[in-house]
Amino acid sequence: MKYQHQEVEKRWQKFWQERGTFHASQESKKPKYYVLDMFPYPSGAGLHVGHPLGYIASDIYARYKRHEGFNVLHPQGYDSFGLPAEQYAIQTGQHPAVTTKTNIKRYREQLDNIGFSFDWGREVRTSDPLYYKWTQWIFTELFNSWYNKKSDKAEHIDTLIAQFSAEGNLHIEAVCDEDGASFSAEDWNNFTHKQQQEILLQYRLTYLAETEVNWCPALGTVLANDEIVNGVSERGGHPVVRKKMTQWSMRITAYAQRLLDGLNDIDWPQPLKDTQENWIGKSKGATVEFRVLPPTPSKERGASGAGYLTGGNNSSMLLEKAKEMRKSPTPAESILWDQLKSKQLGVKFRRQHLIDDFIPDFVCLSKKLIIEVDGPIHDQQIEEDASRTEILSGLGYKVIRFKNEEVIGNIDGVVSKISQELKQLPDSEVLPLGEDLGGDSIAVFTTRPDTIFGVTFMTLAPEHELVAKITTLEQKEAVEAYVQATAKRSERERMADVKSITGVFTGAYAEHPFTKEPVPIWIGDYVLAGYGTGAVMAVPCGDQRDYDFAKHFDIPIKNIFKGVDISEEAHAEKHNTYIANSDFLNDLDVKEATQKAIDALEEIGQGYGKINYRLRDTVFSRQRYWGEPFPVYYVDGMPQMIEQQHLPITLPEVEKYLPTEEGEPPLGRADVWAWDTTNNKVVANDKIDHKTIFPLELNTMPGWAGSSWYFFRYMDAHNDAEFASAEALKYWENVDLYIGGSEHGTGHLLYSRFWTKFLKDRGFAPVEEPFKKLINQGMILGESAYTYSIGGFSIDFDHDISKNISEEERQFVSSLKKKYGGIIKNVYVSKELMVFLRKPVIQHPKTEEELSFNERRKELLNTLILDIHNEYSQKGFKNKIVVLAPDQLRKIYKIPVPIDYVDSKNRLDGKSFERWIKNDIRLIAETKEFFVHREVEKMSKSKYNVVNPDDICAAYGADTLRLYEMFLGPLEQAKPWNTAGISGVYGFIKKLWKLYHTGPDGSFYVTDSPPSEGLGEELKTLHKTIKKVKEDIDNFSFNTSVSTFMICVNELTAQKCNNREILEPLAILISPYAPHIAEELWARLRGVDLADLPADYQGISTQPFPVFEEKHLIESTKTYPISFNGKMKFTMDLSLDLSKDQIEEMVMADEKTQQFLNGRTPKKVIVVPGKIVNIVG
RNA sequence: GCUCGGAUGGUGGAAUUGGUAGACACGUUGGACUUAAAAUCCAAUGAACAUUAGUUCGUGCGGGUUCAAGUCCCGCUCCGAGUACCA
Repeated sequence: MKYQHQEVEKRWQKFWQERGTFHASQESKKPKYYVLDMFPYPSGAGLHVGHPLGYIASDIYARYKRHEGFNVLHPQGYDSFGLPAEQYAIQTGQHPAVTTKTNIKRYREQLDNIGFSFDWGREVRTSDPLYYKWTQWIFTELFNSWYNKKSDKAEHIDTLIAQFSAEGNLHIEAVCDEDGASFSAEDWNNFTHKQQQEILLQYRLTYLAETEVNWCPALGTVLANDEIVNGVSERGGHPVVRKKMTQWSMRITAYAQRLLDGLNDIDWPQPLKDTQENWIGKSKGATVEFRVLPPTPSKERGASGAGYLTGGNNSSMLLEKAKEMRKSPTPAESILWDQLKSKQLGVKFRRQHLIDDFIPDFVCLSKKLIIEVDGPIHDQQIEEDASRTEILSGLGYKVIRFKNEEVIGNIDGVVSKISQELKQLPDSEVLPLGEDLGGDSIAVFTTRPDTIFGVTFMTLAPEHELVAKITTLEQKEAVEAYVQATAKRSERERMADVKSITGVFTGAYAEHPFTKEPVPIWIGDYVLAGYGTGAVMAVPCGDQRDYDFAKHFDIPIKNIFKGVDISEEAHAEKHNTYIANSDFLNDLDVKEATQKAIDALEEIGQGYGKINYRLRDTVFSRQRYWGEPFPVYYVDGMPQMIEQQHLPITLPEVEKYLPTEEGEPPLGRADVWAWDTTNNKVVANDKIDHKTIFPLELNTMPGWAGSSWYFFRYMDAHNDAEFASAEALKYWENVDLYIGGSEHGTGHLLYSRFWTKFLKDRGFAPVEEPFKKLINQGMILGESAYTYSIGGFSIDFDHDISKNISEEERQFVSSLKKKYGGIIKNVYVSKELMVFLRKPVIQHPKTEEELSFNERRKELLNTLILDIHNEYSQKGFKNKIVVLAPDQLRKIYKIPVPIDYVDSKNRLDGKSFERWIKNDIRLIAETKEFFVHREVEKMSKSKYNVVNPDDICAAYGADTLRLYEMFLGPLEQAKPWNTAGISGVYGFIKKLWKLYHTGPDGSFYVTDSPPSEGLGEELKTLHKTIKKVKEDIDNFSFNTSVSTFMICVNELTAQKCNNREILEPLAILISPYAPHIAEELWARLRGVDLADLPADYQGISTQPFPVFEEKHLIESTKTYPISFNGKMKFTMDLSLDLSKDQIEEMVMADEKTQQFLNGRTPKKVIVVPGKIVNIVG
């Protein structure tokens, strides 16, 4: 009886599902084990064989663990919010939920075909409101939390508010936005509610902030850093630009250190840990503050003659004076300052602020307005005042003057005059000059504070906020041009062009914190605005980029390393390096110098040790329809959370899934999308009154929101009161084994860890890490086939003779044109021809070889058009026709060919291909066979290289598919799918079946007689298989256990084994890999009625795993390899009881040994009992 | 550039602590059965020389340690993955 895999597999798939065979229960007395596959997004393309490798591996492991007596949780579900469904909705108008549902249905069918032991009772979908209710719930909890650095965990925002109202924010250590103006408890309590909310927003773990985001115009949405690959979007490869937008962000940076530390406690592949470590990017160093020096007065403007207090060239004296003046204002100045300060007139005023070499009383930089209050002294110096006004006007400032009496007597009049003036003045777009000269300092982050004496310049990122302030008039134009040029460059261009060195001098100088020497400040785009402080102290002798920059712009390079040559390149090496030329750091090594430099910086208050992370807060808003809506409405511009008992907030209906004309996200099209705070429900937009009914958030959450916590939901998938019950969370803890691709290293796998830590901090989950052990499965790749198109060609007469041809001939050519459609759309050439055509014509052929190459090339090209010519000449016409042949067409296109039309020898089935492509094409090959080019790459619909698992299951069965995918090679390795090799595994399944069907006509046959003890061959085979298979599964070396099964079945077949005692354990051994056939064999072993399975039938999955018994493998002899000088020559069977000396004696006594020695005496004989004998001659 | 991983027959891949390199398959060749094909079974299969024994060379390249190296050490080449002006 032949094995009928279709019948058998169908029977057991149905049985497992109907009986709910794989339900895991919290009440089980067994130890728990949680096996999980990475959340799939079921796309329309369905499942292909490139995909289920990880599922198969985890299913084998889950089944194995059940045999081992564990209570195994092995659930499955879907990340069902996905971009493809939304894109399909945009094209067709079909609701993404409908598309998703269809896709999932198909996906589920495919999964069922492969016979997975998933616990479908726990299935979840992220797009199900009952699921995303809890995603929204977690979001609101994040909003209601802040990160307390003192307790090093997230806490409820109420604990922060309590501290604010008790003692202000002076003693708070929190991870927050760095805008910490200090306030006291009293201040806090006096703040308006809105002000308080604004401050709290800077502390919340999810917050609304205007951030520079990666905007992808083609997708119409923002992207997180990990969704961008090489400067273009991961999906679709569209360009990405930087754009400022108000977005929800996740304060993942609060967890940077814990995310790093946690890596030590989890069993993940090292490369993946490395990826996360790199992404978090911790670096230790120091923040150093450089004070910006005021500019030296410019001579051309003759400043010395006109100022009040120019005092020679000493600007710092001016500064001192300005400070002094601020401290002791005149009464009039005080009165006016009271009216101007704190943006009371809508703009910011500064007092006694340095402009060029002057200290005007009040300045508004954004409007370029100067207000002077003149005391009695001004009556005597009208001329000087006029000259001063003139110079200031030259700088673009409008100067208005008031007398002391005016201010004191009629302050209201003065103020209204100023505000009128302000209204008329345009907003200044010119770079304000010299703002805050006294107070400005530039903070830099450095990992090498020990090299501080090597600083010869500083570089700011072009986007640095101080650039505009410090640039001098002379450099203004150059700097502005540079800033604009860099802003225009896309991220991609900037990345592509890392070699060219660009930058501009700002004209400003900073003061070295120790030497007090001036350090020129440059801007350059090699400094990134997003990392550290966006500014660096440049140490050209120690950093190659600084070195190159200095060389390029002729900036001096100071060597501060002892005995190191820096004439060619910078010395970045830390090892064995000693500092020189550096005052108090001289002769110290890097480590000592670093510490000492930090100490010194702290002492003078210009720096401190600091740890910096590369990790950024992640943007959490997407301008899409198909995602979780935020449970957020806006009151007075401030976000408010909808109370948790009213969740979920479900997606509204829209007529189109595109952004609105105004550029709002698709939810902007919804008519019913406002929050009624009285009735706590979503109501129509036209009811919005901003009193009780408010607008709802229009963005939706990103794809990773739902997938960051789904592993908890499986533990208690149907709980409507909590995301999962405390008991379930406590029982299942975390995922014991997680199998998935490595491409999620900086996305899903990081966010999941972040959310888990957060949930733990707040007491919602008991574990710190979501996935204890993780394995990356490699992908099974497709072998695409390509042909080359060299475009089309057209037919016409040669121009010169076209007038003198007969009507008959003309008609024939036009009939040719008609026949070929005038133009043959595409000519496809075979692989070897392509290789040949790609080579260029040799311009001046000299050798015979080169001549024949050109000839042959020409000939080949001619064959492309020969049949047209033939047809033409057969008619007997003598004229030439011109075929615009591919010779003129330089472009070559690579065209994917469906792999179904290509055979194993890479030959194309031309007829099927032509039929499929539909266009008028022509295939041209050198020989009769048309060869295609093969490439190994990811399976994808567009490359027509998808192999469908359903087809494999239909042809060979699911068991064969499972075994074969495992047999292909190590789990972690990517490998191409090659259907040819499947026959070996298929043959194995058939042999396995035969082993149990040795009765007449291949009927089922086993004997209950015990296996022959004396020989013990069968038991030996069985037990060595048990041992090896168990080891292999424990090491996730599934490929080798498949070969072990093959060896086992081959041996047992040779032994003509049909003992129940052997065949029963064998079925259990194989059942994780090939569950259908194993279950069938098991049922037959038990004599079960297959047509009507008894209600109490205990499937094979309930059976304990066979126990390995050493006694069956004990050998009395060993086949020793006898080697001479390390090379094995022959073998000898010797008893294992022999001692070292006895073995040596017996080996030396052997005839063969003497034959090899050929009379010589060996120098030495190495004997390792049980292993090897080596004779050294 | 940096970090990590890898390189073994015609192919996918085995090889435990350094101890018989190439398990198990695919493919190929030859054979059996068959009218034929499919299916199945048997044999050979790292390379070269010799075809009886056997000899020599063989795990990317060059060195080294060792009685013994695919495995350990040093230097290099190539391939793959991640990351990229991270101060």
